[in-house]
This record gives sequence, structure tokens and C-alpha cells, in this order.
Amino acid sequence: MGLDDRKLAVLRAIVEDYVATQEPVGSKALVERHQLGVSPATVRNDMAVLEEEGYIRQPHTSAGRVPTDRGYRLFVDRLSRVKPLSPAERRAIERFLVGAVDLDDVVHRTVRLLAQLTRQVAVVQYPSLARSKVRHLELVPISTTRLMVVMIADTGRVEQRLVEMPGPVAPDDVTDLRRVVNEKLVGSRLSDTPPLVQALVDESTPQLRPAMATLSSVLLETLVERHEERIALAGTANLTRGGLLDFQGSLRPILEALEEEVVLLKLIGEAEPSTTRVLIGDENEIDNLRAASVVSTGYGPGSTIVGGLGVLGPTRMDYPGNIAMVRAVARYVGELLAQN
Amino acid sequence: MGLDDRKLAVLRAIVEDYVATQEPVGSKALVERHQLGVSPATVRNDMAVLEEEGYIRQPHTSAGRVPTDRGYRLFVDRLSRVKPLSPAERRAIERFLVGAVDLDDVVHRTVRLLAQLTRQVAVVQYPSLARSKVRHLELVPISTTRLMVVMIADTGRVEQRLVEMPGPVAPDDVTDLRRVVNEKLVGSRLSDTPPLVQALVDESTPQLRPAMATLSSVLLETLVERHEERIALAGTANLTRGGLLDFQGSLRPILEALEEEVVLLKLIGEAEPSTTRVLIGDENEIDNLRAASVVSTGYGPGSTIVGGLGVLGPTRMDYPGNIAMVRAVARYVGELLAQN
DNA sequence: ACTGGCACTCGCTACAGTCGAGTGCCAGAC
DNA sequence: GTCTGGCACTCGACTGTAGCGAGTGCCAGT
Repeated sequence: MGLDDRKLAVLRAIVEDYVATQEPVGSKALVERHQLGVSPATVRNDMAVLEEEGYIRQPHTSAGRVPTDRGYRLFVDRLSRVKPLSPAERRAIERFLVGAVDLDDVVHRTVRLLAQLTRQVAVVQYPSLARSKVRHLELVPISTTRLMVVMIADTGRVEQRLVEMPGPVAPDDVTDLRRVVNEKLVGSRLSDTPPLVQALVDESTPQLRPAMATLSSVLLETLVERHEERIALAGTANLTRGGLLDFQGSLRPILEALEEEVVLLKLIGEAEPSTTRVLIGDENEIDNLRAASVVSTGYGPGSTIVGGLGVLGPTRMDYPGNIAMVRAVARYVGELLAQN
Repeated sequence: MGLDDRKLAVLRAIVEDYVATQEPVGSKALVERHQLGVSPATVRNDMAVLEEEGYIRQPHTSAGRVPTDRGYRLFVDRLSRVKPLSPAERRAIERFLVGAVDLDDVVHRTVRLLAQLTRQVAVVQYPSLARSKVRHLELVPISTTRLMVVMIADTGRVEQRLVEMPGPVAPDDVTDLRRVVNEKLVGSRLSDTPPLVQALVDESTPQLRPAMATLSSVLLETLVERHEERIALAGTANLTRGGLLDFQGSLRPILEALEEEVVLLKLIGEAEPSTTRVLIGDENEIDNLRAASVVSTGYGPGSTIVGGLGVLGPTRMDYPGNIAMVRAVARYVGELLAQN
């Protein structure tokens, strides 16, 4: 099953033309638009081979060819170079940076930027708590038996949680609790805290012990076990581009999938360091998204990774361009976070 | 232009049938399904009058009738009673209440509940800062010249903002700032704070004045002027129900509108006390939403209102049912907030 | 190994014809 | 005056037919 250079060139041409025009591409049109140096008949022979190998297919007997998921995969892996960003795109990314006032702002701007640049649906995960360090823990009395715990992470994330205490807690006790909790936990990774939190209870004075027990169990539960991930989403309107041809006519399954945080996390959350991941159509584990492709990568200050971001669109998407933009945006966001 | 009781009954029947079947309804089908006590011919005469008055229209010459926006308006105002909730719906609402751990949780559960119950797009505004009182202000040093301000409102909202100070601030100064700010601001409505914040600067010691000036300007800017509203959205997949007949075939404008926070706020944010607002089609100010209807209301603890919530769907929606559910959910959320 | 030629396939569009739901109108009954 | 049955009419939806054309596979020839 030799796929010589020309056959690969034919596949690349098919992908590029189909992505651009959204119409099945025939042998004649191909030789006209690309300098392949051979006749349509030859191209047809190559196409027959490519089809046999499962890289392209014919929607109807008398139509042109369309890439299959497998064809896109080969294209992404071996036939495309990452497209350099245009100056305008570069400027757009830089401009969005200035003036972000807090983490929420950064994330929202990022997700909108990404949606606008790629014209796809954009997804940005907030910096994961599991990968953040505790910067400060604040306890605010709401009533005599209620405390609000506010955790500030070094990534800028702020999480709060209401805690119902077992009994009344005096203001001085709150101060003590606050001091102890901060002394022990500030600077540590949340994923490493379970033993530390346990120690908190053991080491506290008898007076504080009941309160500390409640507090620590809430800390564990909220911040570690049920690890609160947050996601921002933008550009769903882009799903309607390309008429109803993409996504086989129904946006339903896509929109449903996008409402599930779990699904989104699965898409972009498994950040392998410095890799850009591309999931094409069927490769996706989620049934509802089998007509879609996802380009995602991790981001974070310096070379560490604290979260993921990416875009989702039809399998018929501009992979080189989207990969370039996802990477560029991730890098810029990382730099921005590093400044804090 | 007399619209006697029977003509109104005909209009009601048309609306109900059309909402149920999504198909233009003819005179014959009407008399079969409703006990109107007259013949199709009579109904046709009534229909002719209703059409002349602009309450219904014919998509094609030989088709049945469809309500116009004006027809829906009349239906909502005079022909429908609020539908009592089914026990199952009541149970669903109650069940969602239990186990909400913080404001974010409450809002997310609420918006999903509303989307599920009404099978429409649901929108919930977080308690508005303008209508909240300050419960506590926390200052956390991030570096010698950077402070994170965390504001906790009585509605449970927590907002943070990074502040770049004019110069290094000693830990003791931070303590002083914190004490003063809390003494002056806790308990006051944010919309009333501008004079108070101003006074903060005037009354502070010379040593603290520069820091306090920066801090107070950030407080004003972030929390009052650029009043940070938050919105949660769910159920966009419901837009795809009813095929592509609703929304004249394109979800595009709707999805675009739903991405704009400003638009959403306009839809549900203008909470007039205890009123349920219904905007039908053209009545909507936003062009993109002229094919949609919105049912919204305010919510809050007790009889006060701190935010708005509502649903958006095709003009062809079950108004009585949706009005009932929006009201019920708003009431339950209000009770939940009152417990804090 | 490539090319030109040729017969074939089949989706798309246009057009004509039929069907039927629904209408408006009118004369007549209550 | 109000309602009803009857009737002619309209027009969208559906069906069937025919022609077009893009695109293919195959084969003989270079």
C-alpha cells in the first residue's frame, strides 16, 4: 500500500480545497487549482487508491471526494505545517492582553478572543485548583455559627464556601483558626494538602478542635475531592456558519455536549505538557461530538501547566490555522499569568 | 371592532393548538378539538375578523391560521390563567434546593433547573452588587505593592480585584486599611457608597492616604461604576427543538445575542417588583431576538429584589406554563437566599 | 507509468399534474 | 340578525418525468 509523494499531494489538495469550498472536490478541479503536473485521469487513479485506503470517500457515486476522519488525521500529522500568524492576528492577541484586571477578566477575554480568531467555539478552563498553590485563606464570620471560607490561590482563583459550624465560634477563635490554617497551608499545592489538613485537626487545641474538624473536612471536600473546575465558553454562534452542512444538519448534540462541564473538561483538561492535541471526529470519545474536531493545549505561567484551552468546530476546519492560534493564545495567556 | 366572547375563545383555541402542534390550525380542526358549539363556517367568519384586527394571520392563502405577536399578547393578557405546577414539577424544584453549598452553586442549579423545566433557554442573573450590602472587605497582600481586594456581599457574592498600590505597603498598614474600610463600609449598599468611599480618603491618616486613595478609587471603579453583573445561561440546546421552524430557520442571531451579557441583562435585569414580565417577539428591543419571546421576573430574599431570572424561547411557547415556572423558581430561590 | 477517450452513474433542477386542506362568499334557515 | 351548509377557488405539498452535467471507472494507446 504505497502512498507515494504524489498521492499525498493529492490528499493534501483535497483537504485544502474541501476546507475552503465545503464542496466535494473532483479530479478536474484539482488539477486546475493545484500544480500537480499530471492529468485528471491520473489523479483519479490516485484517488481510487486513497479511497481504498480509507482516506477519502464519495458522498454519492457521481460526486467528488471528501476527506474522511482518517484523511484529516494523516493531513494533520504529516501534510501540514503550522501556519504562521498574520500580523493582524498577532496584534489582536496582544491588544486583548492589556487592561485585564483579574483572573475572570483574563479568562473571559481569552475565550472571546479565541472564538473570534478561529471563528469556532472556544473553551478555556480556569486554572485548576489541583495545580494551584494556596496563597491565603480567609475566614469571615457570617453569623455566630457560620463561617465563609475564602481561598485565594496563586493563580488568581478565588473560591468561597459557606461552612456551618458545629457550635458558636467566638471572634478570637476565628482569628486563631485563621492564623493556624494559613500557617500550615499557605504555599502548598492543593493536591498535596490532604495529610496537611488532617494534621491541622490533630495539632489544634481542644477548644478549637471541633471547629477545626468541620473546617478541615469542608476544605478537603470542596477544594480537593470535588475539585471545582471552571470553564468559560464562547462562540457558539460560530456553529451555525457553513449552513447546516457541518454537523450533519443538527446542532442539537453539539449544544448538549457543550452544556456539560464534564465533557468540556475531558476535551481540553487533559493537558499534556507543551503538546497541542488534535481530536478529529470519531477519535472523540463523546458520542455527541463525533461530527466535531477539537484542537486543545495546556497553558500556564512559564513552562508549568495550570489549565487547558482549545477550540471546537466541524471536522472540516482549518487545522493548521487553528493549531497556530490555539498555541499562540496559550503562550500569551501563560505570559500574562507569569506576570502576577 | 367588537371581539365578543366567542371570538376570544377562537383565538385562545388557535393559540393553544398552534403551540401544541406547531402547525397552522384550520377551522375544521378547531371545532373538532374544542367544544365551541358552532360550525366551521362560523369559526371562519370569526377568523376573518381576528385576522383583520391583526391577531392571527395566514402563512399561505390555503393554509390555516397562526397567531401573530399581537395575538399572543392578547392571549397572555386576557385569555390565559397561570397554569398550576404539577406535583412532579413542584418536587423537582424542591429537590434542587437541597445541598446547594454556595451562591455559585445556587445559581447554576437554578439555571439548569429552569432550562429543564421549561425546555427553553434559561437565564439567571447573579444578585446585583448594586442591590447588595457589603458584608466584609478583605485585603490580602500579594506582594509589597500589590493587594487583592475581596469583597463579600450579603447576598453571598464574592468579588475580587487586584490593586497595584502607589508604593510599598507595610503589613501593619494593610491591617489598618482593612479595619478602616470595614468599619466604614460594612452594612452599606454599594450604590450608596460613593460619598462614603470619598470620606475614607479624607479621614485617613497622612501615612495611609496615598494607599487609601488608590484603594478607594479601585473600589468605586470596580464595584460601583463598572457594575459587575454576572449571568448564568443554560439550555441552549433547547433552541433546536421544533426543528428549524421556530426562529425562521436560523439560530445564528439568537446565539449571537445570547453571547452578549449586555443583551441578557437587558432582557431579565430590569426587574420591576413582583411582576412577571413577558416580551413577545417584536416587543423585544433587540433585533436579533425579534423571533423570540422572553418571560422574566425578579427574585430576592423576602420581598426585596436582588436580581432577575427568566427563560427565552420561540414566540410559539407555552406562556402560562412558563410564567408559572419562572415565578415558582424565583420564589424558591428567594426563600433559599433568605435563609442565609 | 501516464494520458485521452468514452460510456456510465446519479444527484440536481425544472416542469407538469394531481391532491387536498383550507378559505371566502352566498343563499337559506332559525 | 346570526348561524349554517354548500360550493367554487386557491395554492402549497407531493409525485413523476426528463434533461443536464459533474464526476467517475475503465481501457486502449503512447
